[in-house]
Amino acid sequence: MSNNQFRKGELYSFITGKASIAIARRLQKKFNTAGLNLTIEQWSVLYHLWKQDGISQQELCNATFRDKPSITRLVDNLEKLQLVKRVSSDADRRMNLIYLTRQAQKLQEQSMGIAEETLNEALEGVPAERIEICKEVLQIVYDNLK
Amino acid sequence: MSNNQFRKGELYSFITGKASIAIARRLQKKFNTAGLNLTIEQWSVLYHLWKQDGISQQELCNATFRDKPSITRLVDNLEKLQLVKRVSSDADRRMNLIYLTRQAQKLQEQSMGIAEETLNEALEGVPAERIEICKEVLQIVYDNLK
DNA sequence: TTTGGTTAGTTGTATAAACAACTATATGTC
DNA sequence: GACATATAGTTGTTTATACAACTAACCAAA
Repeated sequence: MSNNQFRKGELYSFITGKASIAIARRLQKKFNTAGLNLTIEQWSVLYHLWKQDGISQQELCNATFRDKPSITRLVDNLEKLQLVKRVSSDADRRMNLIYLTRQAQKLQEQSMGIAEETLNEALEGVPAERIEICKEVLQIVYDNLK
Repeated sequence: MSNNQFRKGELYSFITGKASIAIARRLQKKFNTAGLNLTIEQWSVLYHLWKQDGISQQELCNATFRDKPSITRLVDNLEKLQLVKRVSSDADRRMNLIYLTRQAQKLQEQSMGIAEETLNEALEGVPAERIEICKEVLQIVYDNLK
């Protein structure tokens, strides 16, 4: 069954992820305004470390859907900002375990608050059950393609 | 009304646009496999020129949600690939009008077919009315933030 | 213990995005 | 017409992504 649900302009929006780009831009602006010297991509790495500290770069790749070079460089930059530290694993010396610094721990609450605020602005006026359906559809899309 | 519809992991997916990244990657792979030497970003510019040829770089900015430097460089690269030509406007000599070459015109049918195919794969198993709701929610998100 | 394959991470290169600063042209007002 | 201001596009810089090629460490089988 081919489902040609998309008129041309809508096809374009879906492929380009217009909505998520708008969310990311708004979040970045809020970070800047708040004086958080952090890119969204860097934040997304910290996000997973706040959930579980001391995971490997490979685990960060899986969690953030990025390839290894991308994580290498994001960790490079986070290290320069003194927000994380690479510690090579005793158990497997190929692995780097990535640990948050004190400074990064302090950023969690504020930045997560800003992220929630941004999502609330994005979804203002959308009934909960429609948000739920949207989330489910996007999850299926991801599962279909992964 | 604050709508905290998001458990943490879902917040992350929404912000990062996991689904649209997956769509873009799949589309890029299909382009590569088909021997189309084209990035998704370049395709997105051609997309608007296929709808209307000879528009200005500024109009391309508005259509693609990119800033002026981004379009300058995308047009640079498309010109190197001999897919578009800059023609400075007679009416307003500040403006470049961007025209498709023969070669670019030939790419329309094939690449649009691949894009539709990709979306059909992405949305496989999702009922039409749920797709409709999802599109509407994403449009509201965009309108809320723009 | 050696060999061969796998996994973790890095480096090189090309493309792209965001922001700031810039040039050139146009336009509206006096 | 001259000046201030706005608009179209370019260039420089930093950050990020994707892919390929690479090194180092691990592991399993002979």
